[in-house]
Order: sequence, then structure tokens, then C-alpha cells
Amino acid sequence: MVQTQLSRETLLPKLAAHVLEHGLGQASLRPLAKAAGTSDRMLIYHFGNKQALITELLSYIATLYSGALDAMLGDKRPATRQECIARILGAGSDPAMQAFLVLWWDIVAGAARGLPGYGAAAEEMMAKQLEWLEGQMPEDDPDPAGGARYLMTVIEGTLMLSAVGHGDTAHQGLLAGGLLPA
Amino acid sequence: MVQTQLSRETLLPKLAAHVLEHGLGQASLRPLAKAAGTSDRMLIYHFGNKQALITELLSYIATLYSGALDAMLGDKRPATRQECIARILGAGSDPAMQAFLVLWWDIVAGAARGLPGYGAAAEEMMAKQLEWLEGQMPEDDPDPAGGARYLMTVIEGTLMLSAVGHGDTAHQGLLAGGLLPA
DNA sequence: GTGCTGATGTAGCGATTGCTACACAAGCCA
DNA sequence: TGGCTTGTGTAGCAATCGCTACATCAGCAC
Repeated sequence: MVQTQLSRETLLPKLAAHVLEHGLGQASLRPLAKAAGTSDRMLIYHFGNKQALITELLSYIATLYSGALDAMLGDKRPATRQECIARILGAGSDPAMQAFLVLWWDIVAGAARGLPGYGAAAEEMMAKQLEWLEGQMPEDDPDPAGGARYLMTVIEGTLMLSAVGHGDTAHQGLLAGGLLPA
Repeated sequence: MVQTQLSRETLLPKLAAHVLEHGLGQASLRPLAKAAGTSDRMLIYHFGNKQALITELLSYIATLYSGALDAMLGDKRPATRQECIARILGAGSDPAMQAFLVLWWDIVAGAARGLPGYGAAAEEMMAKQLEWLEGQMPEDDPDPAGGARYLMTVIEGTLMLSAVGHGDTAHQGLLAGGLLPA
């Protein structure tokens, strides 16, 4: 025996890297296995079936995302909501975050369609982002909890519009809403 | 000959109905053909190849969406931005709109990934929605153009959060942002 | 009639899909 | 030593994928 000792834990990072690059729609067993240095046969052996693999992979990706947010967390807290939004939207242009973003819409689409695993992963990622956003609210903000949810809604709308070529529409909307400095 | 005289124009409505129900991910030629009462052979004959079919179909769906928005357009204009948002989000619970919404995330995912046809359809649908929203702004609104873009951003964010089980997060955000009556 | 064009049915191709059958080798426990 | 569990390779299955080859039939121009 070659004793490569592949397990879910060693497989998941490579699988995640593959779907972050190629998306979930094209994630079939043989390409996934090749990316992870094993065979489709072994993926089924370790995860049971494809659906379980995807579910576990999505959950793992949610923790990856969580870690990426933590790593991105600046040491100093923004002074205003405007600054908070600007900083977060700026971070979205980071290539690592771009990969998450493109994958994110796959996950949203799956969640909206009720595919198993997608909804849970999406909910977890949004909960983490909300928590992170609450910690990023200005210290003197009159309503940090509500404000974080407000900014969250605006940010997600901006990201969506940007994904479909309406980034300028969102930008003008943020200006009109007083959420970006004029 | 049976003279069924199928053309792109007669095919597209049935194809659209199928993807509105089953999504774009599972849209392979044989099920599509069955839904349209023809064969995969004839779909290729009429559209050339699958990619061209999807592109034309997305464009057609964009016009469908446009028509649905027009049909939904109430005769009286909202008096406030709050009322405008409430009415639009309320319309999103219409079953016909729900089908569009679920499909919408497929389109966003494809657009974010750069799939041919997806970006154009998404952009067109958003442009139409923005135009519709501008027409729905209160008559005495101080900044109808900017306000429409602001509401658009907020609405899209709300829809996205709702799609992943964070509808209450968005709702609280709208409240905190003064976009819904307390 | 003859030939051409457009529309359709039947059949099938090679590739890919998720998954399985089977053999086998290493280690563990009795 | 002998069986059992665990991990792995090879091979292949039935289904589905997008697409094509080929024959056929209706209608039209001449």
C-alpha cells in the first residue's frame, strides 16, 4: 500500500481550490479527483456520494471564507459608516475575495433553488459577515446592530449589481443615499 | 409532412417556461426539447448549437421579465420611498415573480463567471428594472434618479439576503435605514 | 415530371456522468 | 497463522451529454 493516507481533511483544501477556480456547476467527480490527486473512486469512498461531498465542501468553504474575513479585518475601526462601506467594498477587489465572490453567486443560486447544503453554507457565510460587520461599525455609531444590517443590505446589493455590470448604478445609489462621500 | 412549423419564436415561450421551472443548470437539450414538443435534433436545427439557444433564450426571458414588470406596474405612484420599497418587495412574493427570482440567481452566477449571453441578459433585466423604478419614484422626490438607484441597491440586497435565509437581517436593515416604517 | 430547398424522424457517435464490482495489499487482533 | 478492516487500483456499467449522418417528405420553380 502506498500509504498516501488521504482523508476528508487533506482532500477538502484541494477540492475547495478547484471549485473556487472552476465553480460548482462544472464540479464533477473526475476533475475534482484529479485536482485533489486521487480518483473519483476514492472521493466516493471518503464522502459516500457526490451530494455529501458537495455539502461538506460547501461547509468547508464557509469556514475558509470566515478565515479570509478575519485575515482582512483591519486593526483600526472605521470612524464613519461611509468609511466602513468604502473599506469593505475596496476589499472586494482583492483577488482572493473575487474568487469567493464568483463562487458566492453559485451558492446563492443553489440556495434559492433549495439544493442540499447550499442554503446552510450561504446562511453561515452571511452570518459570519454580519458578525464581522458589527465589529467594524464605528464606535460612536448610534445603532450598531441595526446599522450593520443596513450596511450589509446595501453592500450585498452593490456586489450583486456589480456582478451584472451595474456597478455604476450601485455607486450612484450609494452616493444618493449618503453612504459614500460626495 | 406534419407541418408543425416550429420556429424560434414558437419554441422560445415553451423553453422559457421550462427553465423558469427547472433552472438553467439542468437545461440540457433533450428535456428542453421534450418541454417544447420537439426533439433535440430540431433545437440544434433551429438555433445552431446549445450556446446560441441559451443566449437567445436568456434574451427572450429578459423581455418576459420586462413584460412582467410592466404588468405589475400599479396605476398609482407611491407617495414615499418607504411605500415604494414596501410595494416592490411585496410584489416579489408573487409566484410569477418568485420563478423569475430563482432563475435570476442562475443568471447572476453565469454573468459573474462570464458565461456568454448571461451578462447581457442580466444587464438588460437590471436596466429595465431601474427604468421601472425611476417611474415609480414619488412625484415630489428631491432626487428621483439617484433615489431610484439607491432604492435599487437596497432592494437587490434585500432580495439576495432573503434568498439565503437572511430576510430578517435585511428587514432590520431597512428599518434601521429608515426605508421601512417603524 | 425533375430537381432543389427546407423541415423532420431515426439512429447513433464519442465523451462524460455518478457510481459499483472486484481484486488486492497492508495492518491489526485473536 | 488466519481472519477482519481499511485503503487503493483497475475496469466497467447504465445513463446522459451535445451533436451529426442519413433518409425522407412536402412544397415550389422550371
